[in-house]
Amino acid sequence: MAASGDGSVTGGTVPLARGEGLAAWRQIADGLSADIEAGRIAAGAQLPTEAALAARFGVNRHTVRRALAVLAGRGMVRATQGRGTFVEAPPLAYPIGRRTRFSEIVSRAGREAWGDLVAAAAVPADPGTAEALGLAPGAPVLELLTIHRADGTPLSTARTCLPLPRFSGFERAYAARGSLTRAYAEYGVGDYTRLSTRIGARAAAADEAARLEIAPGRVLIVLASVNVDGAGTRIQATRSLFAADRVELVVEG
Amino acid sequence: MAASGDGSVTGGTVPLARGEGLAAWRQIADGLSADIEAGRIAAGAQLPTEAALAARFGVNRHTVRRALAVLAGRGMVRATQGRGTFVEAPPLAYPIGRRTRFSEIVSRAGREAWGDLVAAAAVPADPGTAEALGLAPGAPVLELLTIHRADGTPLSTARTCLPLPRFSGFERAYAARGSLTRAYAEYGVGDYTRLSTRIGARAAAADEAARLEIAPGRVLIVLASVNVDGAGTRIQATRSLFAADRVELVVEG
DNA sequence: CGATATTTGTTCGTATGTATA
DNA sequence: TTATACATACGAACAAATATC
Repeated sequence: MAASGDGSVTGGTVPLARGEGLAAWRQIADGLSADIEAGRIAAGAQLPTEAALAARFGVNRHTVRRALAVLAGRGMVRATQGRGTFVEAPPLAYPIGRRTRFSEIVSRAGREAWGDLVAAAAVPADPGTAEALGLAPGAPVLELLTIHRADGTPLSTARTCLPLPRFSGFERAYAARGSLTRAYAEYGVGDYTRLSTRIGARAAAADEAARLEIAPGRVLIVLASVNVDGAGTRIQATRSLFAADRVELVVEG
Repeated sequence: MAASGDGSVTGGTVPLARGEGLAAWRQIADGLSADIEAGRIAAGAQLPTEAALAARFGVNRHTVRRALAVLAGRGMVRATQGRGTFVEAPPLAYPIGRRTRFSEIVSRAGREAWGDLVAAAAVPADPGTAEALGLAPGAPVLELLTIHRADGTPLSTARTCLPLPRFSGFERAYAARGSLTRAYAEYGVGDYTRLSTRIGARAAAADEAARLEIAPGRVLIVLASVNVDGAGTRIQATRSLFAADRVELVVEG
């Protein structure tokens, strides 16, 4: 049982206008969309099941599914097989400036931050990374592949390169601490600041989408940045991919 | 079959690996992609015809088309019926900071900047705009719809709101000058700076895609900003849509 | 742990209205 | 007018993932 606990969810009241040139799926999508944006359905809440919505609106389940697909396409809801359909949180405002700290930003928003280490390897620096870090092309760097979550939901995935041998073993520190800031502390880097930031956007490839738990083809914000330590030495080149549905960047003056 | 690999365009030499789990179209796409990114095929250059590429790789033209579709999907090439397939220009680096001037940025990149006025109207401010400009909701503002081009190619389209009556008639100044900076000069605004900037990304709707001359669904960078005049008064709220294929934002420190 | 119910995902098929050639 | 294509909507069944007991 359970399900549909929030009984009247869609405002209930408004019947569908059939045969007036407005498709049923569109009316349902607009109605749910308005309910979500007005906060009548809270972020994180579960929508009634497709069957329940179909019954409520007096349409076939297909019609409801079409409406939900529209909302999912806008990133407003997320459906999981076997679980249900849930309202996504509004985009998190993510300040980018000299001192950008994922964990600080997320916890200040009242959500729990954690970074997962997906893979780590010592590799020769590709030309772009080498230039960003001021190294000779092919110099050894530690490449980390990470996923950054707020309350368990992936906000971004990043590929970070650190110069070797200075940061050898860093991946273990990161895996244990779940935060760059805390891992840096183990390496004597008490402070680090952003040197440069480039921002682009594109559609997600299959593997990227999988890491971010979004549908392939949904849009990503691509953020390439270089960080320096307190002494001004370049210590980190990162390319972060943000799920554009879940994050909004804010440029600090 | 096979023996396909003498092609010169793709760095030559590498023949297709058939039957090894890597689809032919993917190998062709990857090869062309690498050639373009490495500059072995220059921006603006015309690719060989689909038929020529098919012959070179020893595959059917359909296979080449599939590979080219991938590149077009990434915005790396643009195919025009009857003309051919051309390599797109790399994204223009667009600095965003306190003093961001479209015309300066574009002309410094050696390209000709111009802004077209699409529409203008005096309207009551919607809540978001009113808050951004520090006005009462519903206060009169001048809404401008513009398209900004570099060498004729649209880079962005913007919806700009200016408070009335201070800027009444501004649309004529803008249409004549083709630049915000120059139009402001007529209104005694010698200097203006950016107060805040928010950055998101999403897919383009049909009308937006048409204004930017891109395919619907291609990705946009959405930039919402507020500008102030020399005295610190908020004078402009703008929502710019950049074609993500053509622009890369650079955050100035 | 296994068995069962719930819920979304997928694929058939069918019928109808609407816009276009 | 007819013919065609397309979007819309409904129905039934099954598959796959998840939750619960």
